[in-house]
Amino acid sequence: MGRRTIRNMEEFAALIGISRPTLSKYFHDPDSVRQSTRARIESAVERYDYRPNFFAMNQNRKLTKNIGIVVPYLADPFFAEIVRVIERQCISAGFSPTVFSSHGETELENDILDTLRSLKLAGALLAPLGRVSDKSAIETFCENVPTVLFDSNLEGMGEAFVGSDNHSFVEQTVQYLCRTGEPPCFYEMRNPANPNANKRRNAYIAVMEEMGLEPQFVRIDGQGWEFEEIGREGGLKVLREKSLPTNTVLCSNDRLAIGFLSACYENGVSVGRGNDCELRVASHDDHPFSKFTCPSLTTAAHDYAAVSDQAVETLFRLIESGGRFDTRTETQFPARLIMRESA
Amino acid sequence: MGRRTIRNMEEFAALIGISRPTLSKYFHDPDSVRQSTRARIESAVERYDYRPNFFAMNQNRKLTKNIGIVVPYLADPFFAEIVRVIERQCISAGFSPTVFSSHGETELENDILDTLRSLKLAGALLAPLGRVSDKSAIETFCENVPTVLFDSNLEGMGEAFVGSDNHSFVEQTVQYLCRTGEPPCFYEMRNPANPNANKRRNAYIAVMEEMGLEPQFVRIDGQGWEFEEIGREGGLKVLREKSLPTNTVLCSNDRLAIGFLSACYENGVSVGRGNDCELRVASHDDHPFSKFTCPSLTTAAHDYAAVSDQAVETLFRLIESGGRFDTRTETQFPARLIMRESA
DNA sequence: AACAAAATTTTACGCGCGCAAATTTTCCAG
DNA sequence: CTGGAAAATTTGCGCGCGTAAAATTTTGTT
Repeated sequence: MGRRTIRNMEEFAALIGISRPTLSKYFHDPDSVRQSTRARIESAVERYDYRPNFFAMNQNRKLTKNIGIVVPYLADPFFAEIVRVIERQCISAGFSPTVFSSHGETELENDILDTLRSLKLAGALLAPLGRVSDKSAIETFCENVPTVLFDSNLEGMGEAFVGSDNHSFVEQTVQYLCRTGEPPCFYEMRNPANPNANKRRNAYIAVMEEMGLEPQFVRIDGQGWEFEEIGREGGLKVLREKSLPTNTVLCSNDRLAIGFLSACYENGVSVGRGNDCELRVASHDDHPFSKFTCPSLTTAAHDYAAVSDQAVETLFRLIESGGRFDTRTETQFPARLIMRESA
Repeated sequence: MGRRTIRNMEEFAALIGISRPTLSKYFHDPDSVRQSTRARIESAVERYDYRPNFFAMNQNRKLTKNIGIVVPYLADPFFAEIVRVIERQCISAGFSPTVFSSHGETELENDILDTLRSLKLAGALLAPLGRVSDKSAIETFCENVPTVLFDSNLEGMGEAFVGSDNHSFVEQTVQYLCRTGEPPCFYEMRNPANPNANKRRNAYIAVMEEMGLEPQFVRIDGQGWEFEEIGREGGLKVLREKSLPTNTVLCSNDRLAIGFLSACYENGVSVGRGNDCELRVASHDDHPFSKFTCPSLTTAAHDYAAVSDQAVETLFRLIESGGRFDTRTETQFPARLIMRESA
């Protein structure tokens, strides 16, 4: 609707009949100007469709309202879902989140961190790749940008860590499975990239030994992030070779379990907790699709809401504290057992 | 490892012993400076870990190398997957892609477009919300930013459209199902947000009538983007009421089908193409998880590679053409039938 | 060794806005 | 009506880099 296009804030201010610094102040915080002035500005913004230049705006600002969100693999529904929630919370709080995915690659993660560093972020929420992360690159990043780690913890990096308590996941599933049937073997990738996988393995060993039982592993081959396919191939193999040591399988994560269940179905192996079933399968994560597997998957759920709330809230506190905490805190939320049909 | 931190390009240039404009030229295109100069610069970049200020860089540039990617719902694995591929291609071509998700909300889509407009994008790849998109907002955006639409077509908007041919999807599934058994009914949401859903419905009607068959619909209620849950609830309802008009169900998309299959499993309804099965189920999209459903899902697949390749390639051509095409082109790739176990 | 072409340097200006200090105007209560 | 605080304005500088034109150096060729 604007008669002509506005070049800059100077012109726009003149058009409204106020000074540029006042306008600048308005864009920085609409409540910092008088109500009548604000109304005039806002009606003019409507009419002329003016927006301040993003780059000029951020160039001289001490601190921007930009937040960087980095996850290892955005095509994983688990991360997609948690990012979805976190993004919304940042927007609600008046920040501008930007999402990046490392696509499972160390080099890309480093590139993203480099890009982010030049963005004068107010803060960053970083879920690192884990084992394949370039530790020194992440350390350098955290020194330059107020960062809260989530999902995967890297010893001492960032101002805080928020995630789930892997021990709690495994403890609940193992105890439940032992209480209701044969003790489970642990189905996992031989070389998992994610540090959470190692923690789950260790938790499994600890819980089993505590109960006086011997840990048993089914380790499958595979690289990359296509966990369903890896879980399926591994499942087809162990079913063909009949090498499962027990009738109860505890998968390290839901994506592996989804693949494993598909292998069971294909081989006509009945899964469930009924007496007529050959196998019980449980897992961890409460993946968005675990409700729709056949049978539906018994799993230990992340407290998605608590993790994302806490991560975001911690970051906001960090930003308000000027980017540094006195002591690094680690928050880990316990899991919640979701009993469905598979075990 | 730098002794001190470099403030700006001036300082950095002095440190290397070259002029600032040469350095600027290098960052714009490393091949535009002499080989020996380039080597000196690059070794210094390593040593001092200097990066030009992102905001100052983009402020006066005529054209940036930034590309905006917008999808309606990033937590949908279909979009997550296609974004993953597109993002990589942009990076390989030397661009800086930034991904945004509209989270299924009109208002958020508009906000994103506003943000993007102030980013001086070289170009944008936009998959609009569809029915709930603010058409005028999208039109304004496309007038200001070189845009290629993908996935959902909006009449006349953007410089080009790249997507899949919905008619081809439905034609192949319907013909296959009719050839091998009872004609399918069409299982869909009553009020789908995505325009592709309407096109699939119309294609179903057309193909059925062409074969002299009467189209039959199963329309289920539900709002939002949780298609699996909607498909499941709808499935439980029709199975309870025994209101399926045929023994063959063609779902509008895979996510509905995933929910429907889960409802079938729960009700003990056997799905598959065997003689002992009660129901056949097929669908469209070749969702990343459709291979792992039980039974695995027979579906019409997007040519993911072709769509993303073509979308990206079209955008690059558009950018090189200065942001405008003489005529708006629409490219639609045919589907490929993937026969699995469900039908 | 001379010379044209390519690369680099010098010089100079501008982008659009942040920000700070001092001044003026506006507002509300007494 | 008046005083004082809050809000708005004026003034002016600076950010870090893009970019253009002209002058200079380097490079490769005959």
